[in-house]
Amino acid sequence: MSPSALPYRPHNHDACVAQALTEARTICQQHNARLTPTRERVLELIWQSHKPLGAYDVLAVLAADGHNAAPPTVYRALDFLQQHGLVHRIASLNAFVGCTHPGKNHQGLFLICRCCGNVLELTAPGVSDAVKNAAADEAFQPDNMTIEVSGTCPGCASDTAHD
Amino acid sequence: MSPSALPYRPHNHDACVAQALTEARTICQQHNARLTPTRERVLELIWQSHKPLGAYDVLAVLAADGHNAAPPTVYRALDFLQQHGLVHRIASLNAFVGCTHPGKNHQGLFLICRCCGNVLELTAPGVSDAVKNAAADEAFQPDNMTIEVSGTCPGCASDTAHD
DNA sequence: TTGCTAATGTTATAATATTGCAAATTCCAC
DNA sequence: GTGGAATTTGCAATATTATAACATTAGCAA
Repeated sequence: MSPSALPYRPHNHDACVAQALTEARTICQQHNARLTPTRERVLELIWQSHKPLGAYDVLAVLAADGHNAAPPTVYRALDFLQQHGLVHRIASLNAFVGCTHPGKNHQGLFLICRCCGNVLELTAPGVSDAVKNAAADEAFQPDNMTIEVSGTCPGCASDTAHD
Repeated sequence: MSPSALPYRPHNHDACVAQALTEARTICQQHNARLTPTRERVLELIWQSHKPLGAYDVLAVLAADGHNAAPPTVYRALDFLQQHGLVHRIASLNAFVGCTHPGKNHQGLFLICRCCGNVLELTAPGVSDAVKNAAADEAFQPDNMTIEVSGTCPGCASDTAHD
């Protein structure tokens, strides 16, 4: 079997976060958008792991930071980050993950592990094309697609196999 | 262009509802499950149109019926109906639609019109296969997939074209 | 400075969903 | 039909997720 994809594999996660922040700065500059301290902090928190984080989890950390934030603060930051393609909302979990392909124009497909909670974002052209075809068959003009698959990741599958 | 799919086309919707209820009774019998009056009424309400209905919308109608229901009543009925494949939850809308292919084992794809709100459920083998392949490439074992496409349905597209 | 726009703070509340326990109903073996 | 188990429902409280509305502040250009 090929090596597991990033979230399922031990890795220096600080590097993930650092890279995400660097890319975010670049992208915001290109978009003439302001990556303010709050927005940057929220992005950093979302990137704490490859598990989706709820808006109220973010809020709790901000509170622990000493930042006296209310829900709109978090939702606004998340909206901003989504608009610039830096985070994705996982509709089936009401939670947010860092985008692993920021910048590229894409409609992601998310593989969500029921067991460990990690999410792997894929760019799956075959899937988007199949969806576009299905929509076209119905003369439907797609403009946004939510594709979320829950199941068991390779790591968790091999763990339970040992039991 | 081929005739529009059901939700987008004028039709005798009472027949949709009646058929859905009949099929539901059959399926519940086969499953040895009890389609109680509340459950049946909720299913009927969900089928009032091809637009997804929120749990609290259902609740409001039950209240208007004189049924003194609380949220758990509705959520329990909806859970039951989902378990038996009679309704689907649309994650991106937090709402529910009647299943148009009950009985068949399927993972639907939903085309959600932003304009009229109607939802068309498709069984798109090409899409599920593409998703399965993408998952398999990552050694991920899918067990449930959420595929929701929002956009413009043929009816709404031709309406706005006339403006 | 002044004035404009974008961003944030603040309070309140809306919308969606679940928990836990008690009461009633239904099913089924006897 | 009767008793007991299992399922379903009623009900109160509360948890979780998200937005509205309006005041304030920060950034920046003329």
